[in-house]
Amino acid sequence: MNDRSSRRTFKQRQKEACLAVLVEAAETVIYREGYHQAHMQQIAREAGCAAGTLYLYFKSKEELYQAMVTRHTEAITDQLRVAMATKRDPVEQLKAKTVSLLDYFNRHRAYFRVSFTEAPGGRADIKSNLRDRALKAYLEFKKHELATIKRAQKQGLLRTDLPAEELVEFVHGTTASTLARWSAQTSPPRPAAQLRYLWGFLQAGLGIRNEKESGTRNGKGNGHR
Amino acid sequence: MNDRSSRRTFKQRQKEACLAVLVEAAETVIYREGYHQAHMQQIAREAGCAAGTLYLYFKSKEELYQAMVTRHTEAITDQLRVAMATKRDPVEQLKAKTVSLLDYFNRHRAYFRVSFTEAPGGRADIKSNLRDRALKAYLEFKKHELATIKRAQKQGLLRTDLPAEELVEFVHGTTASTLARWSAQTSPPRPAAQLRYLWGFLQAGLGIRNEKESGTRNGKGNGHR
Amino acid sequence: MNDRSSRRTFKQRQKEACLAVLVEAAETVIYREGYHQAHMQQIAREAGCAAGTLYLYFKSKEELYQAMVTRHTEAITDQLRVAMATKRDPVEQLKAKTVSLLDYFNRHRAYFRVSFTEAPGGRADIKSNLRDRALKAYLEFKKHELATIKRAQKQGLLRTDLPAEELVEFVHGTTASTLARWSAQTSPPRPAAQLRYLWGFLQAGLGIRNEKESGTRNGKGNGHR
Amino acid sequence: MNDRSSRRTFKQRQKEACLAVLVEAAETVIYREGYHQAHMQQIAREAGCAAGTLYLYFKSKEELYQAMVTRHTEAITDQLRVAMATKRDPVEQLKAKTVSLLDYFNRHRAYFRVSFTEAPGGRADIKSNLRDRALKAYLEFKKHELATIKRAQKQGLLRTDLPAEELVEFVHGTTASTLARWSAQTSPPRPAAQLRYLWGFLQAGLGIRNEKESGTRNGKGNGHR
DNA sequence: AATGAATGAGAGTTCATTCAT
DNA sequence: GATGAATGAACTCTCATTCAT
Repeated sequence: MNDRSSRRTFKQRQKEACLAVLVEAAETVIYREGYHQAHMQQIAREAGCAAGTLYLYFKSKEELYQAMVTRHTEAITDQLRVAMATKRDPVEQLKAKTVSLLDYFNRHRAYFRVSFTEAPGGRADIKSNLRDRALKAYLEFKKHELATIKRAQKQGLLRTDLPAEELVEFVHGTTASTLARWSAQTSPPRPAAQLRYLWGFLQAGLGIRNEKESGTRNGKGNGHR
Repeated sequence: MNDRSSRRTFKQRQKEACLAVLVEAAETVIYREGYHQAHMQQIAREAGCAAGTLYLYFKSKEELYQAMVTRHTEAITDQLRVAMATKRDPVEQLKAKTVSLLDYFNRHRAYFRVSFTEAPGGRADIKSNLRDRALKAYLEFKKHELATIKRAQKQGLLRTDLPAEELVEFVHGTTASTLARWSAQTSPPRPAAQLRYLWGFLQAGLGIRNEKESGTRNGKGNGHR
Repeated sequence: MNDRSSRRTFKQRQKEACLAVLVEAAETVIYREGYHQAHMQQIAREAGCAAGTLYLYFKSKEELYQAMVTRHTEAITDQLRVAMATKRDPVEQLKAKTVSLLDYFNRHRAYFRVSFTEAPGGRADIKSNLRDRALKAYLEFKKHELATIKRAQKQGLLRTDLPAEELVEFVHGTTASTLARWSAQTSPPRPAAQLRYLWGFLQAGLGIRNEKESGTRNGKGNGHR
Repeated sequence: MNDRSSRRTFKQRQKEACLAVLVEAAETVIYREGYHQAHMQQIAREAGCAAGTLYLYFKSKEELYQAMVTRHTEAITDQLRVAMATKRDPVEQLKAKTVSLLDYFNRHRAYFRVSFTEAPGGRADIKSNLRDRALKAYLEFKKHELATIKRAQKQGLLRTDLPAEELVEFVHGTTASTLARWSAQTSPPRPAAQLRYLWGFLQAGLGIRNEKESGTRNGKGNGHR
């Protein structure tokens, strides 16, 4: 039994490694060509295998695309959760999340651009493009963020004239649209400017009061004058 | 001569009517199926004509799509310009523009959804999807809006810590992303809620000072606590 | 009756004029574009009428093409017959025919090129491309030429080791191939050289003896040295 | 290594066999229907494969056609060169070439008919229809033939009143036109008659002096000096 | 008679998917 | 398990022909 289970584990790992290679190849090609212009032959060539091999691991092109989305969604939510865990103050958690997301964004612009513009089904919002595990991961993270926002509202750190649910939507919508814009530009703002920009608007939209303690605040009084 | 010119006008109108019918048919089908799944045959059937007829009016599928984009872009900018002209105060102009845009949006959700997600070239931002007349109309309107924002800044009605150019980008980005989100939802907010929502965030992001009547102002004694 | 018949004659002439215009337009376009790339719309535009009008005069594109072939075939055979009638000696008749044909060729290269390379049915030899009146005109002329050759043979002016029928075929084949070649060249030989060249080979192939009497002979003794 | 190279050879051969099958199928259908009426579907059916398969081997219909032309051009020039190499006397070489060409012609009438009448580009002369390898093979062979003719002229076996270049053109033009004519006839002359006929005229045109056995000379001495 | 917008069958070509090896 | 040649349905676009005006 020990023998069997360790062998299975090895095979599992092997399979996972294969999946990762194929998904990365797909991402590379789709980033370069766009979803519809990315052909299975090209993806296979990029991955160093035959076209038929792709179908041993994925039922269809669409499923290969979903695997790519799932992989990123899980990676993102994992990373953001970790980032939020480094802070106690809910507003700082939200900011840390934003920092971390921008970090991910800058390392994976390929993905953002494609997911915002070339989704095979053709949906514009985040949620509609997610399936199964990706959707689950996304919704769980959103719940987590909602709780954080509610906590912040209770502590009087955020505007309360809108329900927390709507604020979460605002954060995601604004963030998504901003990243979509940047992902499509040939030269988006540099990371430092990105944070100032995005967090500035989130701050404003969420009605975040003066962060007296913040070291990244860019002026006394508040952001807008 | 009178005779000739009136006859030409009739023909022109007839042709324009045809174009409108075909573009509307294209919009209907593309909305239902997405750009890549919308076939010329289906569009023709929807329009009540043969597939070949489409090619009497448009050189290619892409051009048919661009005609649809141009038509809407010009209609939108015309309508927004009119709406802005009804007010004198720059902030009120911006608000009137938002109201008018939401009005257009609710009457043409098809277009927004498609243009945000299915553009044949696959670009995420507004500008990259526009060609020729559409691009010209869009840029001219943006210039107009930029002037309005600069005027508002001079009058101390908006934040001045960011250049007007960036504020315009913010307004367009936030608006686009919000509309993109709503256009993809099966049941987006009702018009009344839409305005409160979108204008609320624009107001916050632009750092608009107390409007006399506003209950959502973020200054002291303000909406969020 | 006088009244009626004169009116009919006028109408007939009108119709013939129309046919001529349309055939000429077809020739122009087909020469420029080739048969398959010449579209009925273009031909109509060239003729200054609508596409539908072509079908009032010709049942199909193929028939329009045949009309063009017929027109030229009749014009050529008429002209050649006249040219031959100016001489009494059979060899001189054959030479006069060649001169006249080259004259026609140089005034209508369009037609030769097309008829040799773009015939809709795709036949290489002269006869296969002719229908009805054109075929009749061609065969009649050939019969006339055959008689001339036979006469020349009887007078001992031509080789007699091959039957006259084969010599006619040789003359037509060599002439056709030569004109086909020249019609396809951007710069074929000048008329003077053409005659020397083509007649030179016909002379040789037909086994024409020294033309002591010929006034067009270009050297004493004979053509080749 | 032995293993590898033999396997590659096998694959190469397999591919070449496929190409040959497809080209032959194309030839069959094009011969039957003509180039423009020969559809890729029919060619595929003739070859016993799917339409898409053709595109694994040829980029387009035009390229498939060119492959057919190249294949024949190379086969012809190879065969003719071999035939010429069997003789030492230049005139006999030219005659052997003609014999060999007629042999090829009778085994591949399909090709001649099509190439003379249905070339996609629509040119009448040989050269204009050749691309790349085919053109190269043709030009090289022509150079070879030119040398042969020059040699014959030096030995006083051919007329010298025309430059060798023009004589080559005459040979090719006359041969091409003759084969074009025969290829289009339902019952062309039998091989024996073909040679007598074609060589007879070439002989005359080239001013070939009495061959000892020749019965086709038409006069004592001869026509040209 | 003349028009020319409309037709629609059918062309060449593509590419996700399959399956014999 | 891996292959990649083969598939064939489905695409966009063309153009000779028709027919209501």
